[in-house]
Amino acid sequence: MGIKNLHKLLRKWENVIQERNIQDFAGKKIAIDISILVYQIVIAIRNTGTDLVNTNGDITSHLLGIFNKTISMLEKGIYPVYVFDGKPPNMKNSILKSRREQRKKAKLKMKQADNKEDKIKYFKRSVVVTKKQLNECSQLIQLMGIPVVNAPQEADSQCAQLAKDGLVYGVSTEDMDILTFGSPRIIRNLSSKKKEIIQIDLEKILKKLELNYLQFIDLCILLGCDYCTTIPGIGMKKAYQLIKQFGSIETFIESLNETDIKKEYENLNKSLVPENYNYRNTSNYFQNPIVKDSKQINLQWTEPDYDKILEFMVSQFGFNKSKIQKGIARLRRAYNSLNKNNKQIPHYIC
DNA sequence: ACTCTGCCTCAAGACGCC
DNA sequence: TTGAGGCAGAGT
DNA sequence: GGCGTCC
Repeated sequence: MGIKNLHKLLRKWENVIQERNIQDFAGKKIAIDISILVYQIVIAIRNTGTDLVNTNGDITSHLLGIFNKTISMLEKGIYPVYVFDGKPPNMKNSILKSRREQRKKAKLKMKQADNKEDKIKYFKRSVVVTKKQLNECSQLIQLMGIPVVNAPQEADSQCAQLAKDGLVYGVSTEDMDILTFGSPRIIRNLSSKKKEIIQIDLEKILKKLELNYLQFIDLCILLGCDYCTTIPGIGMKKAYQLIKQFGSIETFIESLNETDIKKEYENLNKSLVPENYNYRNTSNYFQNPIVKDSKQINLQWTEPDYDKILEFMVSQFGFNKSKIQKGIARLRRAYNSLNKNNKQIPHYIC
């Protein structure tokens, strides 16, 4: 997922990838693609080989994770906005299909596995986050007073739009294609304890690599993204080299008809452009994904409904009452201190 | 030598008790 | 599921 | 600090 090797490529330039502290994001609004987050949480909990379940046998790992994570972000002064996926675009069909097949395979392997490690491995690999689980997360998040945005299509592109329009400061995701969608800023490893928090600004990329935004999109397409096949023989180095030399994929492909260029690249790689290489559609999609208009979005952080959270987590999902109460106490404190700071700092700072 | 590719591995969340 | 990192192999 | 538990 994301853009293949983009991170690796960017490491070659100084100061494009910036290291950050968590305090740098205090008071900032950050968009978060929730499905990735939920996947991470559920998979992490599968370490032990089982999901957390309530007495009905329903999985509850996702709720615990979102609950804790949201509290810890508020404690750090961050205003999260959770963005949910809608219908996947047609362009993603082929990749989704292959993922389904992989999961199927993993499930089969899990059943066949005769040792514990293998069982856990394939158990993790066969994770599916259901619509129902995501709805439950949405309910909990709203009870916690955190705004939710339901994207018409991909959460990714919606997050990027929020950032582009200044409704949030940046997007917290591991998925580099947020930048290809035009988000001015990506934040990786936010809320990771082991890995350094990293911020990458689109502006910096364009400046250092000396590309315009459309050329950057073309570079990402050449590197490899979710929506388009790649040209065999073209990796990190050549992708950048070609965009610098020809300015665009379009011009590069056209130039292949000119005999001298053809010769030059034939001995570099005999591979030619694949059939149905839909780089044009892909570029268009990165430029104009289907997203909700920011004018229709009003992000508000309100006081959590503490009683309903307790009822939701404990009565409905069987969580330990005193633990949830402890969490709620933290939540209350975090909300109050955010609110206090808010009166001193103008709220429009994102 | 350079670069791309494929295949392998690993870790992933948060809390608390010892 | 994802990424990252390492390493071997192949093509140029 | 590492490891088991969380449901």
